[in-house]
Amino acid sequence: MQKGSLYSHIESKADLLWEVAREGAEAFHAALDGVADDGPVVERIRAALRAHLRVVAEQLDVATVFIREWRYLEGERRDVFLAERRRYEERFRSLFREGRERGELRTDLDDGAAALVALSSVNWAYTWLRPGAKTDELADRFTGLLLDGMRGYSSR
Amino acid sequence: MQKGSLYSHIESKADLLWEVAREGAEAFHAALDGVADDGPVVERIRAALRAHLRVVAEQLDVATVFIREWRYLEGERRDVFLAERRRYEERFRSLFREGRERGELRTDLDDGAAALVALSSVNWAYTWLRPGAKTDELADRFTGLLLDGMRGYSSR
DNA sequence: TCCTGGACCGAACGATCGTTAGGGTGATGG
DNA sequence: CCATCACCCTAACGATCGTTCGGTCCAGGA
Repeated sequence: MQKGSLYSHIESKADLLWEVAREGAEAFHAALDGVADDGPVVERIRAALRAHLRVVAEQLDVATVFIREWRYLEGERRDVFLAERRRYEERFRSLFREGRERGELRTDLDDGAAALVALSSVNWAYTWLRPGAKTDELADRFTGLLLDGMRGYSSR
Repeated sequence: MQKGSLYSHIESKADLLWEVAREGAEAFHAALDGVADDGPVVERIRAALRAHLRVVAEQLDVATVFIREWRYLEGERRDVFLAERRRYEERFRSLFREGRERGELRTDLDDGAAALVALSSVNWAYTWLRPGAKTDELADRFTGLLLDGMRGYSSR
């Protein structure tokens, strides 16, 4: 297809970015929806990281916009997108909060930092992940490290 | 300054990118050089994360290239840069390896994953960090979380 | 059968980008 | 006092980008 032909499908480049950004938000939220909302928090965290990395690996185009290119959205669209993005992060955070409140995670856990580090790991993975990588195993390595830490042994 | 005037200082845009990329590598390696090479590994990890985040906050331009824009380097320069970058990551990894070997960290620690998650946190921070943030405190929150994990309590 | 509408092409537009060339300024040192 | 040099400007170039427009091709419905 020639570049001009694209314009029988879209109105403008900005519109296209907006569409893909919404697709991205939808994909990541849908992936999180697939995570059970009961059962051991630890397993739900593992499932959430797996789900996120799976979207990155299987829908690289929309993931690119959701993770990086959204910054070029303008005006109200930017705000709407950012709200959707913050909601996504909040869903992760509430996972950690729930784990703390239930006593399945440390009672002094900083759930904000926890969500930040977890999402940093999977978002940064976007940077270097090669198509065809075993994302579930990678997610599990992240989960293991984040849960039990590097020092000493857990009280599991 | 007008865009044309720039060319009395540089040869080409690619040359400028290459210069800044090297400055970036130098800045991050120099920051790591400031971390003691003996003493408790835990404290050295904390210092390394602090050092990295400090470069991000105080030299945002070179950090941008070191973290993100290096991908537009071409040919041999790209290879040279990538070697320097891998060496940087390796310096982090060897910190964790040493901690494991000395028994200051878990003996079953996956030091590759540990370095990856630690660097993911600070590199992703580049994305959202606002100038004027308290980077040392942020680095310490990362350190605490990574060392002790989210589950149970450390054997500290 | 013809008509319509959608998908794509080809060519062109204005704007921006990386770069070059030529010229002007002002401080410095012989 | 003048030559030099670093530094910056203005103007223009070719290339690329986002977009428009007129036209061609083809499938489906009337």
